[in-house]
Amino acid sequence: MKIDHDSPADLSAQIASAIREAIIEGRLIVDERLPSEAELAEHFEVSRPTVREALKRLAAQSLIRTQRGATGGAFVNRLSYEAAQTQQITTSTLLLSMNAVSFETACEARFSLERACAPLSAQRRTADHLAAMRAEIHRQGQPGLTDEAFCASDVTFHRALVDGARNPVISYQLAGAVEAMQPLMNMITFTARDRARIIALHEQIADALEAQDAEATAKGLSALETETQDLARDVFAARAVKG
Amino acid sequence: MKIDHDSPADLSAQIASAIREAIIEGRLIVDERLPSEAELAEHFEVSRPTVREALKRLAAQSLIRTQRGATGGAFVNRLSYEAAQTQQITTSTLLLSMNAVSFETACEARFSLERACAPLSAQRRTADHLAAMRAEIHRQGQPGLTDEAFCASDVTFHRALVDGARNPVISYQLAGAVEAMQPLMNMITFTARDRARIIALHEQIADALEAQDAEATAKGLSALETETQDLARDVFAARAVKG
DNA sequence: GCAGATTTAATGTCAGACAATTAGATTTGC
DNA sequence: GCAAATCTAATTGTCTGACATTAAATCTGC
Repeated sequence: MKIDHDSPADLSAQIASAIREAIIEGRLIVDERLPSEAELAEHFEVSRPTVREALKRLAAQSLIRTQRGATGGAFVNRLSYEAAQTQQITTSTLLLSMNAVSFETACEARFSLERACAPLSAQRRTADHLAAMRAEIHRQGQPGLTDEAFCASDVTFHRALVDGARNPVISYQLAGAVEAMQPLMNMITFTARDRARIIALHEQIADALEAQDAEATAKGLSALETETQDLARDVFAARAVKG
Repeated sequence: MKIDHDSPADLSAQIASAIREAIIEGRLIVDERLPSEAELAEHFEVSRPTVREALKRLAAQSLIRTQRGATGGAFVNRLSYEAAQTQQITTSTLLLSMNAVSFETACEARFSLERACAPLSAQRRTADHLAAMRAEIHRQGQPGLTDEAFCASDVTFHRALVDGARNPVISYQLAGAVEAMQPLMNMITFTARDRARIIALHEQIADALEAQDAEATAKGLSALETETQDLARDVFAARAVKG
């Protein structure tokens, strides 16, 4: 593992890449302890602060964790589904907001991918998943619920649907698609009538899952997509008129 | 934007979080220049190395970039689809390898999500997407192709299929699911007969897309999933017997 | 033996310095 | 006057050396 001191690239970036490669290729395994900062500094022939910057880069990606104390040091992290999801949600959210992705495009992506879960979720969902969905439907019907809370409940409902597929890889991949929509949804004001229509479709979807009817689930999701797209179109059109 | 000097958490982690929040909430916008390291150090009442560690954390997530020189500094990055995809592929790959995700689970996730693209891709794919897929099919038929190259070509084929949906959000979300399978596929040895069957299914899928037949595309993908799962089962069973 | 004090090895933080880079201002040559 | 060369200032990149903090291991007294 060597770096190029004459390269124009930052030494800390090079060191981070070298260690990252070692982790990805399995030369460093989970829970293995890296050499101490002083030893790494000596190995790469750089100062300790430079090594530290490299380690912080890796820590930001959850590739390593550090512990202080006598037996401390930097250890290769087991990348958990939870940590990966958190990162993915942050990245997806930023990607959508910074690239001015249209509501239409994001919505299409989200519902397309969610429909992919319908067959699995209809087959495998547990009573717990159904109960979680019913609970969110109930919450969504509460009067006085803010638009933001309504959207948050919507996200929870859909994540329960996705988790119903009981495939952690799918749950991970879809976390970004579902959660990143929330800021976009938050731009919409929901009238009581809008909410009623959405809740009715949520009920339809929950019923279909309870009956383990994959086709009806997919249909419900498609209807919800159409409803959401129409709603957004109206809201944005009204806003454009107002100025 | 303040931090807690008495918190047990690293100061550099706190500073990174504070700036990250500011970016996510839009208080710092794309291409905006952050204060210089010296100014940040003064503001947060920490030393420059500590600020630098925080900035390197953000740089590792592609949230900022730094420039040297008179008008240099740290700038908020526009998170590009490309950078986001690269990160997602790294994370997905590590997630699968470190958590010993079964071939079955990963394969199910990948094909479920890919089937979600079938309707859109059948409708919108361009001649370019078809050409890319045909080219990969041709490559896959070449004698003397290593297993690794065969798998890489497989990934390219499927990414062309996904890109055919012409929805960048979908392409981004699925990049991880498709690419992260490659290391798992690389564990399989493909006989000539295996390859022939896979190529035939690829042709079937390409034909369906050319005919803009969504249902046939989905069917082709399902058949390919079954084929892949069977193949993997055989390989792993044979390996288990051998020891 | 065991509780508490001590040692030790590691990360976390700091201060100050110098090197390298780059844009812009200034000077110089004609 | 204008273009090229030079200087200047601002900023990041890196280094050195030190001290603070943490936590496990070891020693000590009883």
